Amino acid sequence: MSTPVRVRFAPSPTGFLHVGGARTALFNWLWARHTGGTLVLRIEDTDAQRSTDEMIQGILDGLEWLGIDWDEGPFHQSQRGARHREAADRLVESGSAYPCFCSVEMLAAEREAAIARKESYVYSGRCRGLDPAEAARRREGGEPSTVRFAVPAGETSWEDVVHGHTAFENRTIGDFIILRSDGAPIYNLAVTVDDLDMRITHVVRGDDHISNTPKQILLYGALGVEPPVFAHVPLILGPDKSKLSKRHGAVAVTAYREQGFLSAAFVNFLALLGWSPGDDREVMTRAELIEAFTLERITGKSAVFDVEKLEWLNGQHLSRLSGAEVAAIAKPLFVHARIADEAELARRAAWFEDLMALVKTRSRTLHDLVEQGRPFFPGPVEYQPDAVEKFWKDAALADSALAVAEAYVAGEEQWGDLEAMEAGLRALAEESGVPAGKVMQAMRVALTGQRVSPGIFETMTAMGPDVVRDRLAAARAWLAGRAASQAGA
RNA sequence: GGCCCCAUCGUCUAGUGGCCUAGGACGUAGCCCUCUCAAGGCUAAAACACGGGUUCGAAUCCCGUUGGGGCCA
Repeated sequence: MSTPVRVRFAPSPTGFLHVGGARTALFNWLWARHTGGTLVLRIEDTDAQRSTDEMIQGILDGLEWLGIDWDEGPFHQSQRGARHREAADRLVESGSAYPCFCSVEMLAAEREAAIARKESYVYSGRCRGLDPAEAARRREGGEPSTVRFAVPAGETSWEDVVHGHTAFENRTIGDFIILRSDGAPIYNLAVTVDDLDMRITHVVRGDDHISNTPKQILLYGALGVEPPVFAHVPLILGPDKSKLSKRHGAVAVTAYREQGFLSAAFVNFLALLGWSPGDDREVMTRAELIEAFTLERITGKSAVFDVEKLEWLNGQHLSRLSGAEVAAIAKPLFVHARIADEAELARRAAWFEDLMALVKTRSRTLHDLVEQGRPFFPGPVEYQPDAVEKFWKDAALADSALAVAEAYVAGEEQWGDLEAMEAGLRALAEESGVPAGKVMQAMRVALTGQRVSPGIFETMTAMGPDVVRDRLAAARAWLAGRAASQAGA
């Protein structure tokens, strides 16, 4: 290994970290951590008026949720204007750049003429031939001017880690502006100077920057430095295959936190979008991703964001966590949903952990955890219509099943021994002539109000005899009322 | 419109000239397990965009077409 890896993530402060930016950040982070290198965070806030602290904070919140940390920065591009202008001056002195006095009107006319000729427009280079002394005089005289880079003839190319050999003919580029008439640096100059000053070795960024790359390489050359290695990662697409954006719904990564996704699962999912470890592994921890990640294995093809796969991955990550780990994550959600308060959850901590262990395998998001866990807390149960329809369709039959259940509960002495409980209930059901399955299903609705729950004996054990008795009684009362109204109708 | 990128199941991907009657995963369908639903196990349907080359041999290399996307305008 020669020089240590230095990469950067350079978002513009848009108020939130979007999915595409998150993946770019992730790839940079993974590469830095994989190589033991350095990740620099740089805020590209050249659009100073829109770069408020809140806008920047939104980006940082997203990175924090993903667990992406950085080693240097955040640096602010807006504060580096002096460095950018200095570089521009140097380029003018060395003859690589020149002042341009062309007015907006003149340029518009050039452009229209080009369009009329059905040619692509590039700046004609009219001011390139100006005598430097005269140009200096005009500038001092207060004539407005920009600074343009003098693009040499030829071709600019690089070996992109993702795309391989990539080349642009210089004549398609045209002498581009590097300094606005107000002295503000243009993006390509700022980026190049910053990356150079920060000694970035690998530029890992979105595909949408490919067309900026030859300009930056030209700038590196004129500034007398070797350009870094470039890796242009393909974009993330919406289901309609266009660049993922607001109209596809949630683009801010924190929206996925709100939707009940685990940070580790989201990171795993993002990593698999445009990258794969090369074997069949899919469910991977952060540590495994760091270990396996290389830039060479990034695909050149853009990927569609598939929420269903994200949900599956989240379920996988959830299942792999212990009850205690899930409990720690789920606790605030139960409090927020007003199912229980902090004190109660603290008092019943072991019980809550067992409960989370019970519901985690049938949950995909954290919200599923809440909905499945809800009935295990004391209080009235709401009978879901679909559950009633499926298991209590005939009120009289349901009631007789619940009568068996009540008799069983009254006589059960081996509470907590799942096998013994099941044996007991089956024996009693057979005596009563009601199929055991019917009893269990009717009980499920009585106890949870839902058609889906953990095994009925686990459910009973988690609830405890008192809650179970109360709920069976309440259910029979409810069914009696329903039977009466059914008879009336 | 110009320039550039991309092209394997619906989706994410493996595949770097013979191991490919193209592998895995999500999703879908079916079966098993079963007190429900998941999880888990098994099975199925499902792809190399098209046309030319190069080669003994092409998903893999080259050219073109088509399609998708990005940037600039």
